[in-house]
Amino acid sequence: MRDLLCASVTESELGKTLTVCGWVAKRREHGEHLAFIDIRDRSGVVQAVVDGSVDVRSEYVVRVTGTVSSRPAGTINDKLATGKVELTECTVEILSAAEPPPFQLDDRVEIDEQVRLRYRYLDLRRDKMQRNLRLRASVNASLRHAMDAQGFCEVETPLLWAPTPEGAREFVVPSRLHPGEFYVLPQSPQIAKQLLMVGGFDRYYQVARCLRDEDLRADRQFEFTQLDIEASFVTQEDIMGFISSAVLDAAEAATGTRPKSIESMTWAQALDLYGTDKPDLRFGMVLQDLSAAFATTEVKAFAAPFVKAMRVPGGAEFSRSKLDALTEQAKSLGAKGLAWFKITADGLDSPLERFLNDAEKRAITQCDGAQAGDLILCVADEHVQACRTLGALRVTLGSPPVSEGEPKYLWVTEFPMFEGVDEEGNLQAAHHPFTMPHPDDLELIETNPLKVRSQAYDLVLNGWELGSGSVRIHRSDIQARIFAALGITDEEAQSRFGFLMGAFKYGAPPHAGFAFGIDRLVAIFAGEDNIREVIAYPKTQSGTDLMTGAPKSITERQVRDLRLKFQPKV
RNA sequence: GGACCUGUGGUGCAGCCUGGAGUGCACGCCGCCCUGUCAAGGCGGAGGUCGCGGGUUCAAAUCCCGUCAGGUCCGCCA
Repeated sequence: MRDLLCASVTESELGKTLTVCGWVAKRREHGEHLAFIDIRDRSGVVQAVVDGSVDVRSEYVVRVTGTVSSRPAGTINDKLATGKVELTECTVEILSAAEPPPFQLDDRVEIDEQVRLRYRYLDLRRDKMQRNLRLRASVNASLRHAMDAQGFCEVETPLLWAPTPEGAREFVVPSRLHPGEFYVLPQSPQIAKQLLMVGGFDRYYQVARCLRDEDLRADRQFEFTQLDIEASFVTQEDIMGFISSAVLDAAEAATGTRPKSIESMTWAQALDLYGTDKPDLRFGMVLQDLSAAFATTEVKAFAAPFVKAMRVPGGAEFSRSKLDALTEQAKSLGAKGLAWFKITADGLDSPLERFLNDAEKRAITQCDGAQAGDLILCVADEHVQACRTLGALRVTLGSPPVSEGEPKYLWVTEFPMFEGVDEEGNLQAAHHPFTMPHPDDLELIETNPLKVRSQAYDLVLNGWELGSGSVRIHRSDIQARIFAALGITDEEAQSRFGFLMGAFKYGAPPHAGFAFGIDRLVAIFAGEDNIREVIAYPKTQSGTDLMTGAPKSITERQVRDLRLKFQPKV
């Protein structure tokens, strides 16, 4: 139907009579005897010259045959890849007429996302969406290639799976053949891939769709895609190596440059220095520890086990209302308050200044090499609370757009095994209950569980958590101790994970794995701070699809077949 | 469950604070003119439930309350 893509109509084709197909991007008529039509396809735009008028409008689908000719002197368009040539003596066949689109497909104005999502099929015609989705395809291809090259076998796992209530809320699918019983859509193929290890597929991977019925965010959709891997007879370092290789390959394919390295730090270091388990290393504002200087303080606001501080360069200019807003944010994060000190040429400017002794003033003034014009923020509290509060303020005050600057990849290792307790007073697994504790901390499981480190690790890019993984427990004695620590009884473990526990009786190899979000990775490569920009048909924040209208009610017949009954809305 | 921001011809905005006739800008659309444009140009024109409902007022796009939709965030996301 066509000879080549629009963008391929270049000087190398001069003199040939060729056919292109595409959409009318723009029409410029000069009376009865001359008209220019820009034809657009996925590759770009080429100009067709028509002698005489032609009845095409924007977004008509046309098939144009013409002779590739040099443009006359003075009419070359440097802004166009095909700007030195044009198609002349054209015949234009209208393949499909089109109504004027509800919004312009050029990028002259930013279109409200609500409108874009309603007419996503038109939005996808835009150059940016074409680039983003093609970028995503090339990232997928290079990830698959990297895993294949490392000896991994791609295996598909079921979307209809058994409920294993734990962690994220699951999407539920009613069974027609077994009324009253349900499948769930997998939050991840976690158990399926561990069973593949028992099954002898010692290096598995999958570009896996995962589904979680949790509230949406800029970096979270109901359904998202992970590169999911699992391998047997490997260490944590092996897994990190496999993933690093795949991610760096993808980065090179996507951006043209291979990142030099992936840094690494422990979870404890990340918390202490950045106040988060997903630090953005593209900027400083590293947290300082002033606990020693305030150990014997008489100032009530600083009477706490830890005093953490952060220097905000140039922050002395902040208005009182901005400082009040930061204080509000700190309180909403659970801190008792926020102390601020403006560093001026004359000393400290702060409501607390007159309560501090000289040593304390010195500690503030010299904090992180402070200079006149800077602001020092302090939070005094328990260690985790103080760090997390300042870490959040650090992001608020310092973080650049997610794709700006040189990307900073980071491995965060040695996550704690447990974090906090649930309503019933049981410990909560920080990663999941199959995570292997750090070998040095096994004795602490029963005595001091919150101090137990795990062999779990996260990959972070520019302050976004890309993914996480762990070495799994393959020994039933250790698994039993972890279930006990989590308050999971034998019966519960049996009913929830019985098939996994059963499988492990028949020779489970030591294994470990990882999974990371491809949507997030591609978004950062694409320079987008929202993953919806790299997903063809995303949902809104309230989980609706503005194009299809989903979710919608189903027919009476379907309700009957499934034998469903609805509770009235309260 | 909660906080904040947004909603005005097809699209993007201004108008709202400080109430006074649907007022304005840009793009698009329709018609006419135009033989080298490419953000084409010139002339003319059509197009509005100011998201929706209620309240205050002589008078509401504007102030107040509620509600719906979209967004950002907190909670949530083993």
